[in-house]
Amino acid sequence: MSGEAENPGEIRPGGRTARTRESVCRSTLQVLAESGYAELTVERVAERSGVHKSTIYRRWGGIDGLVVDALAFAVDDDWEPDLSGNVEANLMEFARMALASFADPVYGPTHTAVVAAAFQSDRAVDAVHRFFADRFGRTSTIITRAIENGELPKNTDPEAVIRALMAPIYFRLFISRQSVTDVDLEQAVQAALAAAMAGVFENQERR
Amino acid sequence: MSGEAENPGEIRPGGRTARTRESVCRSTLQVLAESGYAELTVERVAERSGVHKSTIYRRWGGIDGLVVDALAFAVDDDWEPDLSGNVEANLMEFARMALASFADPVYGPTHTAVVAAAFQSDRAVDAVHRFFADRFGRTSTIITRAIENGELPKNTDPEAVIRALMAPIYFRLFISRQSVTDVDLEQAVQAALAAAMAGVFENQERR
DNA sequence: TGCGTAATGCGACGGAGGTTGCGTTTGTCC
DNA sequence: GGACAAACGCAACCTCCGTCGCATTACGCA
Repeated sequence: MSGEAENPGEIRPGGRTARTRESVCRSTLQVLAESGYAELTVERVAERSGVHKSTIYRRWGGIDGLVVDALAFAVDDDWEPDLSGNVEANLMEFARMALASFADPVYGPTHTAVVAAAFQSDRAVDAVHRFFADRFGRTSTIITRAIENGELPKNTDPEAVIRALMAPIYFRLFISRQSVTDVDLEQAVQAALAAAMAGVFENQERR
Repeated sequence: MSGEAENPGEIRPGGRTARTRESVCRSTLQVLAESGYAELTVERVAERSGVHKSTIYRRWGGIDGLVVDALAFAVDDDWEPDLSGNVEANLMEFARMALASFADPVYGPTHTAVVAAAFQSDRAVDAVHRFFADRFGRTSTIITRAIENGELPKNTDPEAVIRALMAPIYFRLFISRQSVTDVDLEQAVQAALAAAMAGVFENQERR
């Protein structure tokens, strides 16, 4: 039940293996887009992809593995934040982008599925960790740039600001289950900036 | 599959019905405390409670119904926030209390289960709505008191402040899956207060 | 081109989840 | 206390999830 092929003597990343992975991942994304995580089942992916059920269980170990790999398959690797404005504008742009990504018919359900799967699967938790480490890493340039420009205090922890910005959005989306309006985004940006400028996120010994 | 007894002509809240509900809810809480939401299954609750499987399916409709009712069964109805200090102290006290509740061996897993169930069940979503409406309602007195004392701007939206305080905590617990330290709590309190004092949460037309 | 083996296909199986019909118990009301 | 109906117990049943052993395919390499 822990899964992921037992790292056999040899690995064959060759043609067929790559084809089945692509087919399975595409089908997973399709099912997620159409019906959501609750309806996602291995057999359904097997049917649609033309890959046999047992193959999926062997290579991916279960639904959680499918979701994790589908996210890795769908993620955009070369994304960078827009730095053309001041901090506020750049953060607002990023917040809008993040919210829009959840509305995307493919990426939205997929990201949601990973968050949901993390409640039951350690592998999904790892995937979530990697995801946010990546997100925080990329977006931190918005903050470091702002520090250079004197818009924010020196020693401001970039990750803390981004987290303060994203937390209310994720909270409404996945916890309290309220709708997220543009006003909410503005409020989140203003709140994060106000706290940052007040020095709340200055590095003391935060890791 | 939608569940909840079809509202028959008559309802009997009498002795036996109440007993079975108590037994089932207690068993649900026990299983959640011991094994968590991932291991929670109707049959296991049926075994432990001595109530038959079919009865549970009929009255509760499924696992989501069990979780929702168990939360309602376990919730402390007469809780009120501590108002003995200034805003900062009161908020910090509340934040500590909230975090501690997640560490509680019974209440923690139960609340987590409801949040998890909300990813798949509309009934769980309703329960989450009710829960936060209640939480926001009770804790808003901390903010209104602070406004009266001149610690926060007039027209500050209490719910917005509480949400700004709670969001980072929930985010770390359930989304990014990072540990929550006392330093994080302080940072959350400071950030929410800084934003509130800067007027970010002043009522314009926020519902 | 041919060999060895990883990767996949295939079907069958055990088991758990969930539903249904029917008989029995137990509130509730007269 | 007796009758009616709701709530429950019981057992059978069906579907679906996940696993396993074995046959087949097609990479990788000589």
